[in-house]
Amino acid sequence: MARTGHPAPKRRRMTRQRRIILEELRAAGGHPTADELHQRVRQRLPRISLATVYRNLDVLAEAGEIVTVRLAGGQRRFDAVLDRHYHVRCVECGKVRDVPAEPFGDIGEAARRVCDFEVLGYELQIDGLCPSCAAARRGEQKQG
Amino acid sequence: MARTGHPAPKRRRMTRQRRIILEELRAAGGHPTADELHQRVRQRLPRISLATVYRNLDVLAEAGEIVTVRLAGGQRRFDAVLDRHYHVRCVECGKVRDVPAEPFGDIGEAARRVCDFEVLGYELQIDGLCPSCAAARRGEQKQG
DNA sequence: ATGAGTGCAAACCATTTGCACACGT
DNA sequence: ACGTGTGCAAATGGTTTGCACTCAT
Repeated sequence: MARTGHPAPKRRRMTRQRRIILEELRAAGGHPTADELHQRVRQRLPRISLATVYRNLDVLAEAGEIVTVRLAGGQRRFDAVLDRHYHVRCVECGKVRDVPAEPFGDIGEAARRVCDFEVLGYELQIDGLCPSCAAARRGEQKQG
Repeated sequence: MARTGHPAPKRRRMTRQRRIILEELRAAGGHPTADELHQRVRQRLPRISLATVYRNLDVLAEAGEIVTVRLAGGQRRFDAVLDRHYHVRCVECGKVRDVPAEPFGDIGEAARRVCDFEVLGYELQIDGLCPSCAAARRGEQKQG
C-alpha cells in the first residue's frame, strides 16, 4: 500500500465556473474580494453561488494559478498577478495597490537568517492613506 | 463652537478589567488571541466577558499600550512588546515567534519611496515551519 | 460511469453591538 | 452625578460545510 504523508492530489476538472472565475480575476486586474468577484462572475453565470467562488479560489490558489492576499481589514483578496510584489492598503477607504518588491531587498533571505523556522513565504502589508483620502483628511483638518 | 475634524478623545477610566487585561497580556508574554487572554483573565475576574476583553484590547491598542498583530490564520493576536519586530508563524501548528527587525532594513523608508500613499505603518509576516513541525514533517516523509 | 464540482441553505466562528446596569472620576 | 465601562445575549459578516444533484472526464 502506498502510505505517503501527502495524499495524492486530486485530479482537477476545468469546469465552466472555474475557468470563468479565473478569467474574471485576470480581467478585473486589481485585488477583488471573493464577493466582488462573485458579482462580476454572476454577469456571465447568473446562478453561480458565492460558495463556489470561494471553493474555486482556494483550488486555484493551491494550484498556484492565483495568489490569495490576506490583508488586515477583514476580507481576503485575490490576485492573478504572480510576480513577487507587496501591497499598500488605505486605512480610510480600503483601496489596495501594488508596490514593487525590489526596494525592500531580499526579505526571504533576511527571514531565513534571523530564525530557525523553515521559511515558506512571507507577506508585507503597508498601511497608509491613499492620495485622495490624505487630501480629504487635510481638508477636514483645515476647516475644523 | 469647536468644530474639530476629530472629536475630542474620551477620557479613559482605568477599570479593574482594563488593568488586569493589560497585566495579563504582559505576563503572558507571547502573542495570545483575545480568547486565550480571556481564559487567563478569567482566573482573576471570573465574570469578565469576552466582549470586554475585545473592547479593552481595542482601547489599549488605540492608546498605544499594546500592539495588535493581524496575521493570517484567523484570529487577531495581541502583543505587549512595543519595540519594532516582526513575526514568523508556523503554518502547521500556528505558533508565532518574534524576529528582530534590523536585518530587514528600513522597510518604512522603502515603502515611502515606492508609493504615493502616506505611509502610516506596516506589518511583515513570515510563514514557515517551526523546528518541531519541520522535523515531524520530515519524519513523515521518510516513513511514508 | 464515477467522483469532482455545484447551488442552496444552514452552520461556523471571530468579532461587534444593543441594552440596562455598575462603577470610576 | 455623569457618562464610561461592563455583562449578557443577540447580531454580524466573511467563510465553510452538508446534502442531493450535475457534469467533466
